[in-house]
Amino acid sequence: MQFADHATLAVIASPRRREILRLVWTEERSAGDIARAMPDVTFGAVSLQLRALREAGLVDVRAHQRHRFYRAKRKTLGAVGVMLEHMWTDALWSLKLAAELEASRRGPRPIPPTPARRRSAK
Amino acid sequence: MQFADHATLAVIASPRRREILRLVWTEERSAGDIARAMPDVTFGAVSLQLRALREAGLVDVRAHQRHRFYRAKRKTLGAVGVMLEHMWTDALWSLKLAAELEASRRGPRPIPPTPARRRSAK
DNA sequence: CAGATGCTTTAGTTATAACTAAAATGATGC
DNA sequence: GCATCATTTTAGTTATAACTAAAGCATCTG
Repeated sequence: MQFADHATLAVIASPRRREILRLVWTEERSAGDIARAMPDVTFGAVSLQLRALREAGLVDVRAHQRHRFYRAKRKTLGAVGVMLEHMWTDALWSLKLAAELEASRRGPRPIPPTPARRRSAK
Repeated sequence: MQFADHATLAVIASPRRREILRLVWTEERSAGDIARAMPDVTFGAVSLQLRALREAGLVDVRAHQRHRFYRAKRKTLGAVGVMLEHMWTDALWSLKLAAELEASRRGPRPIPPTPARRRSAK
C-alpha cells in the first residue's frame, strides 16, 4: 500500500487501538503484557482489538511457546506513524487518552467484585 | 493545535466527511452544492456532517444571502491534509469510496418513490 | 406579507463498535 | 492424559454514528 487508506484511518481513530500501538511501538510485547497495561478492560477486549490491528496489517505477531508477541509495523504506518508519535509527545496526552477511552466505551460495565464490607454497619 | 488530535482523526475516519472535505478542498461550495454532489443521501444528512466538520474546526463557513459557503481549513489539517490529497490520487479512489460509503451506512433506507407501475400485470 | 428557497434541527431507525463473561483452543509440564 | 497457562473466540449488551422524514428558521421576491 502506497499511503494511508480507509482501513488504516478507521483503525487509528480508536484511542484504545492507538494506545496498543504505542505499547508495541518500540519493542514487541506479549498479549498478556499489553492487557495488563490496560487494567480498565478485560483480556478478551484487548485480544479483539489486537485482532483488528492484525487484520488491518498494522502489527506483526510472533508466537513463542504459550505467548504471542506483538509489534507495530512502523514502516507500514508511514506518515500516520509520525502523526501518532507526535500525539504521544503532547504533555496532556495521558489526560486526553483517559477521557477518550471513557467516551468511547461500549457494552456492559464489569461486574464489581463484592466489596470487602468488613464489619458492615449494623 | 500543533498536530492531529483525536477529534480530527475521528472526523476524517468517515468516508462521507472525507468526501465533503474533498469537494471543498480547493474552492468554497454552498451546502446545497455539496448535497447535490452526493445524491445517495438527503440534504439533512449532509448538513449534519457539515456540522461535525464545523465543530471539529476543519471547515470555514461564510454566510451570504440564503447560502452557506463551506471551505476546508487546509492549513489546520496539515499532515492529515497531505494524506487525504494522496488518497484522492489513487486510481481506485472512486471505487473504494463507494464501497466504504455503502459499508458505513446506517439508519433507515429512503422510502422508494411509488414505482411507475404502468399497465400493472392483470 | 405570502410563498419559495436554502439550510438546519429534531425525533426516530438501524447497524455496528466496544465492551462483558464465559467457553474454547492450544501449548507446556508432570 | 490432565492440569495449567496464555490467548482467542463466542454470545450477548450498550451507546452511538449515520442515516431518514419532517418540521423549523431565515432570507429573498413579488
